[in-house]
Amino acid sequence: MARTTPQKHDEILAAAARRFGVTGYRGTSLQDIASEVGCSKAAVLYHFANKEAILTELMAPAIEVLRALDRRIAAESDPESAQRVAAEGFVALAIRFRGEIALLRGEFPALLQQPDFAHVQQISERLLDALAARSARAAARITAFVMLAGIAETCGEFADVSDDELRDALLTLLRRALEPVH
Amino acid sequence: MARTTPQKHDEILAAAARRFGVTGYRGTSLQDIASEVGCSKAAVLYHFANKEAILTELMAPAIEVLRALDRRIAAESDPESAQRVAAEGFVALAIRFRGEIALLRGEFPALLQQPDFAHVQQISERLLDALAARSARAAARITAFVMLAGIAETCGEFADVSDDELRDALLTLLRRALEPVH
DNA sequence: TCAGCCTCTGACCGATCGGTCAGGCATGCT
DNA sequence: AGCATGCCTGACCGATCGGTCAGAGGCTGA
Repeated sequence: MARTTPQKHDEILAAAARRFGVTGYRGTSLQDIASEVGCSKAAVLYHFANKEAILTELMAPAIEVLRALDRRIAAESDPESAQRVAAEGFVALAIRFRGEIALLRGEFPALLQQPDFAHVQQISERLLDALAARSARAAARITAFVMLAGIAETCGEFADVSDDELRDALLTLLRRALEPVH
Repeated sequence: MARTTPQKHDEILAAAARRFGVTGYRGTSLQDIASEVGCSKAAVLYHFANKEAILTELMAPAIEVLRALDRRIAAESDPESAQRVAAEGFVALAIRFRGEIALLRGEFPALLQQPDFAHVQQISERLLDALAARSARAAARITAFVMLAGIAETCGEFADVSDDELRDALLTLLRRALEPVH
C-alpha cells in the first residue's frame, strides 16, 4: 500500500483506533470511522486498501514485538528458561501495547482467523507451549491457556491502573500460577 | 413465548447450538440455522420470536445456575468463605456448562451488552468482588479478573480433556493463584 | 494558460442481515 | 362438507455492510 499524505493517513488511523476501542473491530463500520474523521467513507478507502488494512497497520508494531519474543523463546534450549522468557516477555508486551489490546477486546478468536493474522495464531501456540514449560500434561497446558487468555483480556480493562502496578500484579500472579518444571 | 411443537422447537435449538459453536453467535445467520435444520428461515422465526430469543433459551439453564451461585455468595458473611464459594462454584459452573460457554467463545463482552443479559454483567462484577476476597487492592482485582476471563475462555477449548481432569486443573490453579485474605 | 496529478466526494453496487406477511396445505373437530 | 387451527413456505422489506467509480476541484510545474 503506497503511503499517502501522512497527516490524513494517521488521522484516520487514530480515529479508527478510537472507534475500535469503543465498539470493537467488527462493530465499527467504515462509515463510523469516516464520521469520526469528518470525511467521506470513500476518502477512508482512498488512504487504505480496505478495512482490514487499517487494523493490520494499527497492530503492526505489537505484532513485530510479538514475533521478536517468539524468536527469543525459540532460542532458549531448556524449558525452564523458555518459560521465564515467555512469561516476562508476554507481560511486558501486554503492558506496552495495552491500548492496542483493548481495541480488540473479546475479538481475538475471530481476528486470529483472518488471513493477515494467521501466523499470530501459530506464535500464540508456541507461546502457550513455552508457558507450559513445554510439557504435554493437560494441567500444565490448561494453566498456560488460562493465563494467556486471561492476561490478554485483562489488559484492556483496568485503564485506571498504572503500567507499573499492572505489570507487578501480573508477574506476581504468573509466578504463583505457573507450575514448576517437572 | 408460547411453546410450539416440542420436537421441532428443540431441533432448531440444537441446530443453533451447533452453528453457534462453529461460527459464533454473531457469525451465524438465521439462514444458517434454517439450512442446518432443513427448513426455511421463516420457520425458525415461527418457533422463536427473534434471533436473540434462541440464544436466551439456550443459555437459560446456565444463567439460572449462575444466579443461584450469586445468591450463595451473597449469603456468605466473611470474605474468605465467600472467596472459596465463588471459586468452587464458578469452576463447577464452567465445567457443567462448558458446551454452552464454548458457543460464546470470544463473544462475552458483546453479548453482555445485550438487554437480555444485562443482569449477568452485574453478577459477574459481584463474582469478581468475591474472588478478590472483597478487597479493593488493584492486585487482588487484577488477579480475580485474569482468572475469571481466563477460565471462561479456557472451558471452550480443551474439548478433549475430561470434566474431572479440567476441574482438578482449574481448582488447583485457582488455589495457587488467588491471594490469601489479608 | 494549460496539462496532469493528488485528494476527495456523492452516487451507486451487490450481498447479506434480521424480520414480516399473505397464503398454501394438512389435520381434525363439528 | 365445511371450517378453524397449526405449521410452514417463498417472496419481500428496509437497513447496513464493505467496496467501486466517474468526476469535481485544487495545486503544481511547464
